[in-house]
Amino acid sequence: MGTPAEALRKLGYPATRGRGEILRILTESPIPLSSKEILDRFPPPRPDASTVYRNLSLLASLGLVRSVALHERSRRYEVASDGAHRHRVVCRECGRIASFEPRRCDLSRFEADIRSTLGYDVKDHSLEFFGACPDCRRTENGR
Amino acid sequence: MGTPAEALRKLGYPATRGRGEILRILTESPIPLSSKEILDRFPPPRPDASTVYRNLSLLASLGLVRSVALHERSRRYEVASDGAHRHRVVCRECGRIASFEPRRCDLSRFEADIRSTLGYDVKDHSLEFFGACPDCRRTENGR
DNA sequence: CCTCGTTTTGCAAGTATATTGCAAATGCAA
DNA sequence: TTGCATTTGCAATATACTTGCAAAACGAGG
Repeated sequence: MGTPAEALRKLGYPATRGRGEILRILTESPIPLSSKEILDRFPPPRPDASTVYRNLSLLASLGLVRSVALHERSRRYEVASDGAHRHRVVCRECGRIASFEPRRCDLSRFEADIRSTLGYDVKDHSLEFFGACPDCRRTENGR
Repeated sequence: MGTPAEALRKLGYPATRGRGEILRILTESPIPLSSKEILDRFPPPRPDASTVYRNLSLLASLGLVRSVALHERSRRYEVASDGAHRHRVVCRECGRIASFEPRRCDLSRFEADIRSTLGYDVKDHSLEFFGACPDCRRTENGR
């Protein structure tokens, strides 16, 4: 693999500043970010929000980033680095998100079932957990 | 368990027509519905959209319905019936959604890992698959 | 290094989804 | 049936995202 800029140019798209920054920002974040959060981390001069949206769509369609659906109003994005695959845990109280790489993520049994019963060819999945983060557990249990 | 109306009254909330219809509509649907889809299925007179949103929030906070996060712009909802637990498969091409009840859904290994490494107390999870539905597979493969 | 055609960006306007305040209508216990 | 708390409809507002268009940036070729 190469730098993000190389990856983009190889695919025939100019590596503009905005695209590079989005990839850098997402790479540096341990959790997926919303477009607003991405914008807030942009070093000045900040691009317009529409530019960020357009670039996120492009990068997603090229497979360089991936959108993550948590139970929120806005979408979040993370880098889709080479096979690495992540799951999320979201705190139902405070919304805190943690992201982790599964030790081994074998859902092939599900995928085989789905193919035979529903006929879908599964290419990807998304697994999120919801519960209480350490801080909120402490508060609500009273200990 | 009892009727939805009883469940609501037991929790101290009036069982209004809107609430009853929402629960009925969601119960009858094999896949989770958006607020707009719910509204469209309402027998006249249709309530205002804000009423549907308010009731969905209430029902969700009471645990009678549950929101499902697919990679879309709007939220979807399904009934949270007594332990029954569903997963979804979404077609990346046409958006078609299928829902199924897992034969056995053992993600306790994940949950134990999460508790020990991240400290979250997991109460729930959400697993979605993405791929190509039978129709779109046929079209894109050319056979 | 400069020129030129293509692609992207900023800006403004537009759309979809969701939330909120308030007065009128409804639910339901007595 | 009455009375009071709760909910509903309506209108306004907020938020997330999309789109059209002219100006600016990109980068290939000279």
